[in-house]
Amino acid sequence: MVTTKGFVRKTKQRGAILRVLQSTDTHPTADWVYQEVRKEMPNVSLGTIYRNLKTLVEMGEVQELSYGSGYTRYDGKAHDHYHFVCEQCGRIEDLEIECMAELDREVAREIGGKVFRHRLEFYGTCSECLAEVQAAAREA
Amino acid sequence: MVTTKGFVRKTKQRGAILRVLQSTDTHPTADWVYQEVRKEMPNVSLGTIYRNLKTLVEMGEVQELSYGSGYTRYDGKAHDHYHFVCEQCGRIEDLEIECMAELDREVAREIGGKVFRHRLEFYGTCSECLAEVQAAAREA
DNA sequence: GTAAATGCAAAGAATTTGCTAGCCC
DNA sequence: GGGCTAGCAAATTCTTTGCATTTAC
Repeated sequence: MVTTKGFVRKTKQRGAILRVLQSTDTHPTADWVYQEVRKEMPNVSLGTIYRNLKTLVEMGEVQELSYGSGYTRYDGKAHDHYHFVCEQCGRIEDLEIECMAELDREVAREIGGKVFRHRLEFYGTCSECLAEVQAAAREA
Repeated sequence: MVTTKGFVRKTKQRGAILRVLQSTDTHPTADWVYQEVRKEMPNVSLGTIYRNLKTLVEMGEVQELSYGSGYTRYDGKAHDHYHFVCEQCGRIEDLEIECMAELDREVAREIGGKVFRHRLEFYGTCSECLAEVQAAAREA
């Protein structure tokens, strides 16, 4: 877990967690990952899930998405990409917009420090929820 | 607290909370706000702080910044702006980059829904922490 | 006067941590 | 074999909530 000294060992548990994360695009919570991993490894503990998620984030294999005061969510896609969050249903979608790496340099210049990455999220109403709202409006 | 029906009353507590938030640019946590408000109003309760922060966020007077698995932070600046987060010391700085409103439209087109706003955060090392790291490197 | 907001305290929920045993390198 | 990890459970920590009382309008 400490990456500066010592080394990180490969374990079945961490492998399973990463596999689960990479096989979905639903941006799951720690608990969802726990339930999934438990299917093939009934004895895993939630503590292990949390510890490994933290390690994976530190290793850069996984992105952490804290959204509001709810749960923390995780994203197994390592490449840079942005997200859209539907405020009605809570769904998180990946976006195709290309990463604006030049912004990092601009910000680095402004603050006089280093910038390693950025995170960009859009908030609104997804197409499905929009349809529901419009249907409800027509009825009224 | 419910903004759709009923009405929101003006209270000393909420006024104090908003004043505290607007008089700092440190993006404080709920607990910091609590400590500050308590200086002029020793009987406020943490519950009131949380309830009012939520109300202020709903009213759009305050921004909520959830960062990592730590505390939720609040920003009393209502106008759109972006943030830089130092991963060494945790400090959050406001940035001067202009808001890219056209991105919202682009994303709305991509997902077929509505986009109300976005949030953009940069992560890295601030100038002060960078200086410390470099000083340490020189010594070694 | 009445509904909304506060204070207080207790409950809740997510995440972390201490410890012993086990597994990876 | 040594030390990182897992498992288990207790502990922490941040946040929310119930209820009686107070307060704003």
